[in-house]
Amino acid sequence: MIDRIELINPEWETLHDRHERADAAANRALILHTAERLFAERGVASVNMAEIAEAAGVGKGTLYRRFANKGELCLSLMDQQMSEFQNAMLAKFHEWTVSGTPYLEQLSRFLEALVDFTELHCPLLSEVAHGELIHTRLNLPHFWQYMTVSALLRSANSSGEIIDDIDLEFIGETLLAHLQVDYFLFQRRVRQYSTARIAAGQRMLVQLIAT
Amino acid sequence: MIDRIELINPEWETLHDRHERADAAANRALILHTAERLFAERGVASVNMAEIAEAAGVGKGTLYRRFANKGELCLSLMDQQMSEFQNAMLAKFHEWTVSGTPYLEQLSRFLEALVDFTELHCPLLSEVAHGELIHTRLNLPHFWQYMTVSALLRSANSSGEIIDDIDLEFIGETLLAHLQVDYFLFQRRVRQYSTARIAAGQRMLVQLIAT
DNA sequence: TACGTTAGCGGACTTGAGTCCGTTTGTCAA
DNA sequence: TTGACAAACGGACTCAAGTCCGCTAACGTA
Repeated sequence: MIDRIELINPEWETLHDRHERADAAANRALILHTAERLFAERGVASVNMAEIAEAAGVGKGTLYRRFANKGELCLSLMDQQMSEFQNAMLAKFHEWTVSGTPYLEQLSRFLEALVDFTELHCPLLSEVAHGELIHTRLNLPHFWQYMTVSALLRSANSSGEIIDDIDLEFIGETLLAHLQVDYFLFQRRVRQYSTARIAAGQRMLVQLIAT
Repeated sequence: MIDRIELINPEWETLHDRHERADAAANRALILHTAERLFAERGVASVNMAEIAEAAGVGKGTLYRRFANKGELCLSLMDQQMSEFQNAMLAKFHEWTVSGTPYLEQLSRFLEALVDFTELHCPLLSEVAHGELIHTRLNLPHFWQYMTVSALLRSANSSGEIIDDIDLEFIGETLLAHLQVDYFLFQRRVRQYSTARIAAGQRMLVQLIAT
């Protein structure tokens, strides 16, 4: 069930890449490298689209043809690391399932890894979230996170690990709510929660629905 | 304990109002009424600050002197209704406590009311959230919501209504996470949850920590 | 009532996002 | 190889947010 998640990213990828002209592909790579460099030098937030275009030596129109907004650009920059994370998690799920680790425990570990992932990619994720306008179209990072959480919850439920009368979908959203970048940053910066505390909180929530 | 929440708003209010010149006060009222009318006519999102200034017959500088951004203006527009809501809830808390309603039950009811409040004021709350940049400075609506939830949780805990080893602060944030406008809109519009389902979900979460 | 102080006023200006459209160029078929 | 045409390019342009600063007028004091 969980192995199907792997398909999500590639499908989305080909949607954009089908039949891209050579110069276009070259520009895409050029823009990505340039953006990565500028972001590393001066931080994601303080680099604007015009600068990226100029530094890459392309027009703004070209930049926007490749990436509809800064969020999409940032998403592309995270793409590889996101795939690696996904694959690493899938491998672990397999391993854990084989060794009989309960699904809820797998869920807790997944969420723990996700907290670190979110912490690491905060600036990029923030741009993604603001660019995609979360409630307008669906947000890719959140989508695969939800698919995973949802699958684990359903597996756990089928295995009798979860108490009765639980709205699993709602609980899935609850668990991920803490990882929405803006809310995550609020917890980290304003509330001053450590990542460990957030991860522990998630684990506590998961324990609450365990039989 | 809970009755102190009432103080939050007035304090914040006087911070701005101390010694406001008569023409300034008149402009403030004029701007608020104009904005309210334009918002009602064409929706909050599609009215911009320049239009509000023009319609009110004041310069942009004046508008921005009164309200640092659209969010602050929207917050002012909600101010009265927010106070009324707060006062109504405080009255109910008193009544419920007198009649022996458990604090956790009060919490569930509060959250249920909050779901409706959020639904009703979505457009304004959305502007407030985007204007205040949630993780930069603290967000007023969220602040008093958290104070209330937090107070109820602590009261419930003191009364032995809550199981041991719970991170109450974290749970408080969890409960409110679903009410962050952007996430709320995501649940409503993308996930298509009804307000009833969200309220039921909150109630379920609260039940999970009950003894 | 006259005056000086200082908050308030207004609109031109800056900044950044994102669009438009005339020009250029890669690609594929003949 | 050539040529037509769709795709890609680039930068000027639009639109909205938010700032700046010289001018105006309210208010408190004498």
